[in-house]
Amino acid sequence: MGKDDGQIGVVAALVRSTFLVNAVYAQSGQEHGLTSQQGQLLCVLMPQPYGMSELSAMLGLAKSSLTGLVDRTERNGLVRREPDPHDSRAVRVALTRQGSKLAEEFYVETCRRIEQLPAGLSAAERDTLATLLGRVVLDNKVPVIFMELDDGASARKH
Amino acid sequence: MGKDDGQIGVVAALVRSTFLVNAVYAQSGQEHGLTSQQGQLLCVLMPQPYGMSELSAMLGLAKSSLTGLVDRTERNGLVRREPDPHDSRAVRVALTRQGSKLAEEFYVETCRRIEQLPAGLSAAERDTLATLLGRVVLDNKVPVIFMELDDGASARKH
DNA sequence: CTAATACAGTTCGTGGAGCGAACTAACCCC
DNA sequence: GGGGTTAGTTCGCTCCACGAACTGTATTAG
Repeated sequence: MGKDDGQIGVVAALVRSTFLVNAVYAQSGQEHGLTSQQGQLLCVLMPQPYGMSELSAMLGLAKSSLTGLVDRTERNGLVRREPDPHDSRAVRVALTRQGSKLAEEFYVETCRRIEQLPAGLSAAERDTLATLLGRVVLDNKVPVIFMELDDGASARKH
Repeated sequence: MGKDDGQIGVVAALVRSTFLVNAVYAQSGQEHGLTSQQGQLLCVLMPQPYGMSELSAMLGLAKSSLTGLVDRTERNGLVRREPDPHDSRAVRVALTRQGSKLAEEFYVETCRRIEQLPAGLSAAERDTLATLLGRVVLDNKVPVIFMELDDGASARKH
């Protein structure tokens, strides 16, 4: 494992950057009155509504966990359960007007802060970082979740 | 933000790698019968015992949160509260024999898995990644916590 | 040397989060 | 139309995190 110069190891770098991003997420959420889970839920819903099962797969949660999360978020007026027109068992969780607004703000602000993290790197270095880290996440097929909003996300369908 | 080619953005890369590492942490912990918080506590204690206040600063938790975490971990037989010889208000939280063993196993296994994540990169690329990410965490002075075991620790063997 | 203050930890009450097991209701389809 | 699947919820539990209030020791001021 290459790190004989004073440099930090890749494991430590990953672990600590994780810490960093977690903290940003939590704090940004907090400032918007959101837990990071609720913030995540809002972000996932930004492009379109989803069913509970879809959400639970996307977020990596048990369905019973999701019920609670949606309950709490709904209680805060940020999402709404709508009946699915094609399946009366199912439910579509959608952002309310307020939720939509808050999601946008939270998303923008959180991105801004995360983008700030590598501010000490040159544009080229940030690009390299994005490429390498991007390959890591692709190689490990991250559940495809989370802030998928980079764009290509919309094409995802059940 | 440079991402006009098909490449993922640096924000998305960071966010998703965070997801990845979180998952590794949680799963590795789970397989050792640990929550990630308890796993983290054990790791922090590997080099030496600490007082509650020190721990709460290192882990970024309120003191009252730490009491509970240590309680639960102690109940599992992994740590022990010892009186501080120099301050009878204070307490030193130390690993038990069992906790020490488990911490080592958890630590090694978790590192192994995290090290696995960038397996698709060449050695040189991993090194670059470590350098760039290392600068990011240094620039943002990560609370200096977490798996602190890397500092001198690369070749560390207690 | 006492009195005020600061500090170390705990307790208590609250709420979010996550899980599995058991359940209801709708769907599918043969 | 009956059996198996699927969508979601409910229930009971544990963990986690917080702030406020508290106990008791240390420290420092006067």
